[in-house]
Amino acid sequence: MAASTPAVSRVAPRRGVALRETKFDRRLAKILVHAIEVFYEKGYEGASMRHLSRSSGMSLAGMYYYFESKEKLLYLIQKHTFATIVERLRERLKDVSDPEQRIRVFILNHLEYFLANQKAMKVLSHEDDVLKNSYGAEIRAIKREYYRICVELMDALKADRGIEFNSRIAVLSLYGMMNWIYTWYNPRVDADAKELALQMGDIFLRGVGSGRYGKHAAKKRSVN
Amino acid sequence: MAASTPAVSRVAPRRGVALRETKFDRRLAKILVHAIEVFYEKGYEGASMRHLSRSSGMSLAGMYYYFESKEKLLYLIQKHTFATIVERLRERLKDVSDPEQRIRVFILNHLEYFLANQKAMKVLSHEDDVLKNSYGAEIRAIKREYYRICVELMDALKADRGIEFNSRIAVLSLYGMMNWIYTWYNPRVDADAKELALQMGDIFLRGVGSGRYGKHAAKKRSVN
Amino acid sequence: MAASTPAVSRVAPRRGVALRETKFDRRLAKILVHAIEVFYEKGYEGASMRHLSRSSGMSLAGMYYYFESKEKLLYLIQKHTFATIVERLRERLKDVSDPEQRIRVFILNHLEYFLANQKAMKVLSHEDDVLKNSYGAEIRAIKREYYRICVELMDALKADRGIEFNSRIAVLSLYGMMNWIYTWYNPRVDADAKELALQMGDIFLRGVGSGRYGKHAAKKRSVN
Amino acid sequence: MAASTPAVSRVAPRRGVALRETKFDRRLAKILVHAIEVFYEKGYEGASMRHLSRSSGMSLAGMYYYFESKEKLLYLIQKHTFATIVERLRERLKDVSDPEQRIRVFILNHLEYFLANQKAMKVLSHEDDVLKNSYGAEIRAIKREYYRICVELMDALKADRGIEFNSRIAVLSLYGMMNWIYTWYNPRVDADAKELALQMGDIFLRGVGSGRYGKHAAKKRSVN
DNA sequence: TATGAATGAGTGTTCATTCAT
DNA sequence: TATGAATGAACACTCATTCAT
Repeated sequence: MAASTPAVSRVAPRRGVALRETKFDRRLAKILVHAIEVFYEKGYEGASMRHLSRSSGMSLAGMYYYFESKEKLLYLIQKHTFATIVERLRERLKDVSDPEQRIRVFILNHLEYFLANQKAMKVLSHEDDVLKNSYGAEIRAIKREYYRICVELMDALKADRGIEFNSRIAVLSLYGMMNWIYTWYNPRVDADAKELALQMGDIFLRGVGSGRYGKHAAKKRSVN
Repeated sequence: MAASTPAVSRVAPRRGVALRETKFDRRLAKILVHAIEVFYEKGYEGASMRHLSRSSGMSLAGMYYYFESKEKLLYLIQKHTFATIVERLRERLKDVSDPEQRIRVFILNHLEYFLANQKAMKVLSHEDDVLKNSYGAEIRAIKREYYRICVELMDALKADRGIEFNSRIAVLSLYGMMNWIYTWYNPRVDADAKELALQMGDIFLRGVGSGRYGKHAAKKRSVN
Repeated sequence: MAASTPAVSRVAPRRGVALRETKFDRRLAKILVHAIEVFYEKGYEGASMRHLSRSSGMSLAGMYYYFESKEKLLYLIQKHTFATIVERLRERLKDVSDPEQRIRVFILNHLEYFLANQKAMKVLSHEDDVLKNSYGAEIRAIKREYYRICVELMDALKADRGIEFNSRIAVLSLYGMMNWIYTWYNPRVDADAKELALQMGDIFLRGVGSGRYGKHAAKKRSVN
Repeated sequence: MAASTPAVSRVAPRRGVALRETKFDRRLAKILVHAIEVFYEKGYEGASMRHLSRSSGMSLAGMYYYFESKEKLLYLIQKHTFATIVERLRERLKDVSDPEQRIRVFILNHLEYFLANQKAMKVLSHEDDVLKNSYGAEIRAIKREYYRICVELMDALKADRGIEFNSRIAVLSLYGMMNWIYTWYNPRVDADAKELALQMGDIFLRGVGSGRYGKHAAKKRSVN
């Protein structure tokens, strides 16, 4: 899948050649793909530059021609992954106006990308807080943006249905549901992204669905 | 809180009498508390024995009198944390028979423990797959057990209500919702465990709540 | 010579035992002696911790038990060397009151120590500006102190003889004369410290010696 | 100043005509100027080819078109600097015959060049012993030559005045005085080359000036 | 019961240099 | 005439762990 091959912005100054993908870019992308694999397997801290170098078939020193540091490597992966998911979401959201459908689009987009790029997504989710300084700030900015979009989706739903719930908790719960996947998803036993999106969408949308508690409204809700 | 102080099983042969908590146990527990702090802050791979020794005030070599390895340290933390949460769940479940209430108990138990032991719970969740071999096997066994309990709770609910949904997805989604909180929970802005359990319980229970889709049943559920 | 064996203050916290020189101190001193040798031979930048470790017979990692960094190693050497030379100077100056004799004492003290500890003195002189931050500040403080002492000696001489010359240039010229010897001194062809001190003392003292230019006063001094 | 721009002998085979300064030479000279700056700032060992390339704006690989190695670069700098100072000295010495004046010319020449090319002169003085093999041998040859000239100047002075002193110590002391400048000279507080040459010339010439010890001859010279 | 002393293997990163183009 | 791409060796330093005491 093309989108999972990071077409990262160059690390070293280059003389342009605008549209054509350069050899440098291709090599860099290849390394990133291997790095995702290794980070996925061992975690960021657990993965050494030597592991990364071995896995990508490039010399240890050679890596540094493409990346100035291990941190930058993670940053590039996270940035590309996150930016892509947001970009695609925006694209898909354009065509849909119904508030509930928009949330379903959000869920489907997230899960489809997640399952198609499971490893990168684990690296994004799991190494959430390792990037510091400016790299970290940039990633956190995208994260905030993604969060904002989802909160707006929630607010629209609330307005549309005339219901009330805590958007923050709702959004964060939804994220949890979806992001946790990387800990359990097994393509041989679990449904595909579409079906999963349907099920999680049902749970979530029905869950926040109305101010009343439906037919079980009378039930005791709290546990002493 | 007593339960959050790990009364870990001994590591080295002991000459002590059975029931009395020995000095060894107390020191060991103290080290574990500090280790949780450091693992929480730096992650398992990022935390070095030197960090752990510094933080607990014990000499580097001294640590090895209490633990045979860094891995064992993580194992002890995860084992104790997980075992405690399961133990408490069983306790609480004894008094409740209504299927929905039992699930609410499950959620409350999880969240209460999670928030009261946030750091340990992050260490449990985040370092999910670092333990290999027998240590890992043991932790995975508890995990399976915890999972089984929750699946049974779901099955009981389905039987009771005469509804149908995928228990696996439901359980795992619920886990995701709950475990994800270590990435976002902020005691200054977010509600306490009880309230959170209520809200997540609502979302989840209402979400899986009925075979029908309530008043919005006619809505298009799938996204192209 | 005892004084050339650095009895450095400990690097790691120790429980005192005040007066007795500990095993730690002895090992540390031994390493310092080897380090001086290597720094002398290769320069600070050119000497690697591997060289130092090889030369002292201690494992690379072992070195870091005694010193927290290569910089600290240099600092310890420079501090001890410089502090000792100043200390000895003060001692010797106590017994002498005649201004000229005091300068001769200064020169002799410097040269004697220089030749007895030629390698350490080269490391002190040649690696003058590599230490930054607090280490460097401390060394520079001692240097300023040493300089001050010498300036005072000059001022006393001027007052005593009723002559005038630029103390700064005089002191710095004298330093140059003396410190430069590490570039050329050859014990097989050059005189010992006492004789050298006599000769340099003559050149210097006679050189600044009187306001008049002696019998050659009429000579043209400047070069177009 | 033309003379401070190293018109170095070419490194690579040239097809060019003899007398005209080629583009190659000019580029090479430009690199040398930048290299002096970097060696001055970081020292030879501390300066990397990357630093040098960055500072001169030429690609890392490009440097090797002009220089076959980092060592050669230092050699070129030292050779040119040293050769120029000797050449100029010879020039100036031609017009002067009085022994004392000749020494004053020597001092002035040295100091003027030193201060006008302070950075290059530090690189010459400070990296005195890093060049090995044939490069080093060549530099050492010039050094010996320069030393010989100065010794001859001293011998002429001794013959002229009928005095006796150790020429070796005298020359080397004079060198020390002068070369040490790079460690302390501050153009904002210190006099210019002419004045400095006067003062150092006075100290030195008066210092070696006569077999007798002038009016203080009776003074005790040695320090026990 | 605990630690000072020590280490081999590994960390991320930079080095001077090469070579095809 | 110059450089992009690449590398083996080295860099300072930290790792988890051991063992005599």
